[in-house]
Amino acid sequence: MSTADAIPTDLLKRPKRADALRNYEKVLAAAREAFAEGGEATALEEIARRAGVGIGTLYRNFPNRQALLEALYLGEVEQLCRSTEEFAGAEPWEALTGWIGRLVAYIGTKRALAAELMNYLDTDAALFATSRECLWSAGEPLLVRAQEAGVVRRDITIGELIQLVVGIVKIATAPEQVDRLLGVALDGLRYQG
Amino acid sequence: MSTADAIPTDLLKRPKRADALRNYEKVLAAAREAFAEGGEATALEEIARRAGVGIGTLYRNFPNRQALLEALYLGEVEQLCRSTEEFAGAEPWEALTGWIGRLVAYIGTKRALAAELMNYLDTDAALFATSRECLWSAGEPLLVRAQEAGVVRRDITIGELIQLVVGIVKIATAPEQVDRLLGVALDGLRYQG
DNA sequence: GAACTATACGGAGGCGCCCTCCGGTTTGTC
DNA sequence: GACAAACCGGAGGGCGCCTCCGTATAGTTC
Repeated sequence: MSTADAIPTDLLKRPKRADALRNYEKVLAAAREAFAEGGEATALEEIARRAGVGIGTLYRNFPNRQALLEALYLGEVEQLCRSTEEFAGAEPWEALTGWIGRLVAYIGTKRALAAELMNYLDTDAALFATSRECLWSAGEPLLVRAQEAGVVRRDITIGELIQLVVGIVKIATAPEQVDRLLGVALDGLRYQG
Repeated sequence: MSTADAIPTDLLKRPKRADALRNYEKVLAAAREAFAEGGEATALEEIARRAGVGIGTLYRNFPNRQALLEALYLGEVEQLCRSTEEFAGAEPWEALTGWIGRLVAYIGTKRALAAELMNYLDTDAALFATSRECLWSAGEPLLVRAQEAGVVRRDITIGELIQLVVGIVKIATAPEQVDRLLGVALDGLRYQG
């Protein structure tokens, strides 16, 4: 607080100790693994055990269950955002739908994690705001390009589009359903001049 | 099991005692109220307290947290299904979208409850199967009528349509967004011959 | 490399919630 | 009114979340 905000962070807090950083990574890896295997209800003490650290160490890095889930979630969202670069060379429609495909795949694998996080939706606006902004600014150029090329209706925003996709994927129970529902929704997306 | 299935249930198990039934209703009402107010993480002991019964009574009626959530959920889904009758007289497209409007409203109020139940999705196929079937058989006539009237594309099933709607509503953060996203999706739904 | 300090470690333990169990109470029946 | 079946309430065991603090280690300085 106060004046601290103006000081460059690398002068403010010196880097973490080497062992601390190692443990941080170990916990994150163990959590990713454990949540994938045993569902997101896995006890944090189990995760600490897997990571080979004490429960105290886990809590020092992630002050509560939610913080741990957030760290996993946000890390993977950022990776997804960076993937737009891969579609820079494609046609506007293919670039947009290609990236949406990535989004779909990501959500599919993280359905459990995301469901758990939804429980915190109200108390955790910051995380969702961050990841939303990350996704929006990543996806917007793709959408705008498709709209300027005249292949996508202009009265939809990237935010709405992403929510549409997320909603469809999250609720579907089978992969084929995702494809079909998405097909319907994307038909509605096409430019209808 | 065995031969019991063939015997009318009212001969099989005599009705609950009057006090037991009263308590059942009291718990259900208290749960509905408590979940609406304090989120679905409310302690079951708090609900028992609100209902004015012992925790043991709560657990006799609902062997675990999930069962209580299910009872709430299923009861309201059934009510939603019965509401199709109201649209019997409307035009095919209006009847379909009108009922979808009901569905939207229902999901909106129950978002927290549904999110909690999603956590049990894998272990609780039966409930979802039941409520899905209930919704499907309620909504299908509306969809078929619209399709036969030529106003809705024929390559979509009621199950897909409902999942589309549920997905959109569950993920949206503001009521206006629901309307817009739903508008896009319903455009994709219209007959495009 | 020894001494020193900030930083980090681990796990015992407090707390609250989930659920079970059973002695006591109430309801419905004869 | 008496009896059995059904039901009640809440004490208590178990477990997971999180805190706290005595101990250990990394990094620094000489």
